[in-house]
Amino acid sequence: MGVVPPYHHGDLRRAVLAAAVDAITEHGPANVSLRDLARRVGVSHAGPVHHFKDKAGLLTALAAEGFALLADALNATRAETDSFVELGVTYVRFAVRHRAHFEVMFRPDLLHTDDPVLAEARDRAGAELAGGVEDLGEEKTGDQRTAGVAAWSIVHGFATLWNTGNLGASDDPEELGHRVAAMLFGD
Amino acid sequence: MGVVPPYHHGDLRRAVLAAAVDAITEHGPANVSLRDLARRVGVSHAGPVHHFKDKAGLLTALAAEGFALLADALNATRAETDSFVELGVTYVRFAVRHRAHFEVMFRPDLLHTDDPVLAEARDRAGAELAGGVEDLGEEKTGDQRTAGVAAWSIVHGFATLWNTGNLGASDDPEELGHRVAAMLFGD
DNA sequence: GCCGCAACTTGTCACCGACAAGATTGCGCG
DNA sequence: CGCGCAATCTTGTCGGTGACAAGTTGCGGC
Repeated sequence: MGVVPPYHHGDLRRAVLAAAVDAITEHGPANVSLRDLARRVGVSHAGPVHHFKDKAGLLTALAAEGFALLADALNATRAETDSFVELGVTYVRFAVRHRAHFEVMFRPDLLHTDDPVLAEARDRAGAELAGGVEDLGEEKTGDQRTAGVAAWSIVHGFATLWNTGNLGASDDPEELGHRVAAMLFGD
Repeated sequence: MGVVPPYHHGDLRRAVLAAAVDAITEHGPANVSLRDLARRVGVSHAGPVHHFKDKAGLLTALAAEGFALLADALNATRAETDSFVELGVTYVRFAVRHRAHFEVMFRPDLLHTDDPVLAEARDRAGAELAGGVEDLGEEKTGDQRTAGVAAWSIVHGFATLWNTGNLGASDDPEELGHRVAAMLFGD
């Protein structure tokens, strides 16, 4: 009885990623150490290295996981509405709820930016976003590429500013995010 | 002849800040070490500490310098035009040209966020931005606060995405930034 | 001209990332 | 059933780093 720790820890990779999420949420991505994660998970200091090769490797895996989650979330809301504003709210919601992932996804100096798994997930999220703009229709957007960049910019900027504490903590981010996104194309 | 290094290095503080800009531009803010900066400047490993107390202290000083530069730039363009789009382009231009400063200004995990010098510079930049939105007039913006957040979001998001390499390197950032900013309120 | 004090140096400690080499165990294959 | 192999994890170590403590140097004010 009682779960005997499945030897070799069983699922170290997952455990370390989860610990990294906690650590980043607490102290920010700059102040995470592999050794601390190993301690949190109850494993020797070199344990995590075997799964991620590198500190950057760990963060790259986290970032890829983040882009995959984001792509799924965007895809899901596109399935239930064609409102661009809702898509923007989904982006903001992701950034706020998965703050640790989000903070690592746009830090090339912390990642192996050419990792193929990362690239695949990133492209998938990008495609969902681009598809959402396409659905808006050209009469509302003018040039599609510019509109896509503008859309991404406004939701990304809002999410970043919110997460860095630059918008005050008083409001509900999703509600304010909704109003902000609505200013771009109307709703 | 030749300038004999003014003893005690003369102006270590400035020199270290300049070296930090170079180092961050080269390797990103995550991979900067005080000891490397000391070496670049030709000073013992503990030299910089005396001026900044901390690694975070150094980056805080850099961030404050960045906000001051940004506030000045915004102020200058507000003096010569009342176009909101131009103000946005100034924001983008600052982020691209002073990339090292910009990358550090929105990373609370690297800074002493309560530093009074930092706070003062940040507030000054914020006020310039808010003033620019105010100049737009209420009939164009609707709610001023929402409009201000939207304006900040779109230019900040664009600058961030550009600097992180997410928009492709093909275009001219100021030109594309202009078109993006123009989508918010028209020009 | 000397003295106090700020600017810098030297030395040290704990921690970290990376690497190498060894131990443990589950699993495939016979 | 059991043997050996490979993946997983551990132990040990190295150079580099941030923080701190204690000295040294020389500028500026009296």
